[in-house]
Amino acid sequence: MTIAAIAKEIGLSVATVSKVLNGRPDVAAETRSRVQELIVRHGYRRRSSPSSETSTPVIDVVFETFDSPWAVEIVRGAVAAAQGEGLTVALTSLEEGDERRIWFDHITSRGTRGVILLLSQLTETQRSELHSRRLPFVVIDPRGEPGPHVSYVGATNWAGGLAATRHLVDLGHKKIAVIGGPADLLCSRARIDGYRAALETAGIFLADSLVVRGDFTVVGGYEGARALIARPDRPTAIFAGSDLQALGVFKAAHEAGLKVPEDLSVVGFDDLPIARWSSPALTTVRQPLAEMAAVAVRILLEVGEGGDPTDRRVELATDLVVRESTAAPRCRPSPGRSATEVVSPTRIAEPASG
Amino acid sequence: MTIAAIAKEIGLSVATVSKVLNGRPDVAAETRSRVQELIVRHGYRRRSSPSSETSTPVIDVVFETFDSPWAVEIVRGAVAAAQGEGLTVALTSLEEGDERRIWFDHITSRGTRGVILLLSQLTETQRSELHSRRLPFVVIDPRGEPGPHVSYVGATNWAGGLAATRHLVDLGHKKIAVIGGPADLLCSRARIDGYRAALETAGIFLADSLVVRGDFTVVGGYEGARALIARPDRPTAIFAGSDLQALGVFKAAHEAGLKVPEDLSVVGFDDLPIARWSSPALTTVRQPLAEMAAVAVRILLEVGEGGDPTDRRVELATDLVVRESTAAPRCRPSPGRSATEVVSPTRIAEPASG
DNA sequence: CTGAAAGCGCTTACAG
DNA sequence: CTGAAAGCGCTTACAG
Repeated sequence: MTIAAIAKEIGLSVATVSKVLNGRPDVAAETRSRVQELIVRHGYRRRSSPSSETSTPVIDVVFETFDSPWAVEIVRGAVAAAQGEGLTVALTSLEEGDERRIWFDHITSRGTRGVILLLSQLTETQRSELHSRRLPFVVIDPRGEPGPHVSYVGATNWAGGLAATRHLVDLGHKKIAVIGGPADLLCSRARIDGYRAALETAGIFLADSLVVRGDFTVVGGYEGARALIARPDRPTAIFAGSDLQALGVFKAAHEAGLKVPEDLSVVGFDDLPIARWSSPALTTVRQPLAEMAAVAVRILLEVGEGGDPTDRRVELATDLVVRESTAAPRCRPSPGRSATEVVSPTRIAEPASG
Repeated sequence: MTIAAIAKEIGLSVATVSKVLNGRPDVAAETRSRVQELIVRHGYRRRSSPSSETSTPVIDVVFETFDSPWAVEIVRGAVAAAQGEGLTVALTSLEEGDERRIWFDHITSRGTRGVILLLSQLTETQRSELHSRRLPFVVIDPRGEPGPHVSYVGATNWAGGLAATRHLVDLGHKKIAVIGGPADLLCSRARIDGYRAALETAGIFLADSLVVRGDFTVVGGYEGARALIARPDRPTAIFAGSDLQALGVFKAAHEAGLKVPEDLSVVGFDDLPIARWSSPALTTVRQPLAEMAAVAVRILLEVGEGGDPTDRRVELATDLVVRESTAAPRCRPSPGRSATEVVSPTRIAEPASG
């Protein structure tokens, strides 16, 4: 696609098309939009020279916030995977107010090879623009139900929630609470459903009041736990929904004078680096964040080389990692089990350093 | 700088220079090297079109490892600052084995506006190449003594080490240990020197055996603390050198059955997000990592616009943030002080969320 | 191994 | 508001 080809197709001069591309004001509004439409449809990109790109190719990672170690782990994985393929990772944060409209132009102007979106909810327009420009993109942990033609990468959140809760059930807990994440997050809902399924399977009554809503941050976990701990029939175990929320639960327990795991068992979700180093070390569900990013990079490359851009959906397996934050409830002893033993579904080897 | 200008200066045709740039084989070795020399000296970059770059400009952040939240905070700050200026941040990790030689070519080929190096130690060659290509660069927390013409951004590490240690002295501690970082890190050495200065000022004997070497990771802090705790005359307070090392100290204390701060006071350095959320919350020295990154971005832009590229050296102020991990030693009570009060040098307001 | 010439993709001052 | 024409920075097939 060259400017000349577009000009010919639309019956205009090369000069006029060039003006539209460069945002000059002296073009009739109608002409401009007709040209723009063609540009988008053909996925036109400025050819800096006859030969194909000499510069290092770039893929973009677009995230809403860098606050959480969750995003950090994904970015780290993406950098590692991309670098292995000779690609550079460019970062775009949606935190800054009005960037929501701008990132798209920036990315497309840079001649990106593909876009990885974290937790994002694409508008219909953005989706079709990405498609029409032939720009490969993948969503990691989509915010809402992804459209039918959107590739995404996630983890087995439901199975993870199930494993976490079953672990608590197996230890003998009956009053097990959960602190969920944002309601619109697919992965958050799946974890809670896993929790529900585990309780139902165990024949434990599912009290709605034991399901608390958080936001996946430490503060969210802290506040959720405070509410739960204040209840007269306070739970003996909390599935915290995320590692950050688990840290908040630790904090609330600490303040209330409750010892973990003696007075309160806590399970996280993610297995961030902190999980191993909190005191006590956190029992959690490991999500292979770096691998998820690597898979996303691979999808981008495959699609870039002509693979089918639609319907690539991957969920990577989660594993329960048992550390020190879970134990049998105090009043009802259950068969002893070493606190650092790794149980189902998978046995995880824990390297000493991190 | 255009191909034509170079050709004229060296007395060759435009075609020949073009061939060198594109790595064609049909050029005499001597001709090639003469041209290459000029290219480097003039910092030639392919102009993709008559008008200056239409695509979103990029700055590069090059780091050794993304493991530590320290690097993450800097990257986050750089993304925020860069985006405010309409720039995109590209990430290059030096973790991957042989990338050390490659990153340089990648970066320069991409037409970067500037490079931010974290903790890096540039070789003399790299330094002069960056200079000769007119590529602005800044080092954040340089590994060794930076050369005389290298811009860098850091924090007042010495003052921070001093404030941390004086805080412990003020609480009544006499046996204060320190866990340092890697010996070749300027910032690490400055922190330990600040510690020494505080003890000397207080007239406390400086036992060399209380100075332990770490590596700024959780494991380093854990091992250092284990060694210190095992001593017959174990210290009543540890200045952990970094927040991550402080978490390791917490862990070691927890395992040894020591309570923080009752049995052992701990001070960190960095004020990473975890510091507020550990149990107990960590007293630490705040380093303004995001601002450091913002300053680095600003330097890059100023130099890019013709500012003097040399001798820009900035050290931003650190602040002691007192939380719950420090208290007077058990045996020797000292004047009471609220554990969450913020003391010298600066009073810090602590927002509730994070 | 070198370079004159043709050509490509693009932009812009300017005439209409 | 449009486009013919000049021009820019670059590459490449080809003659020497």
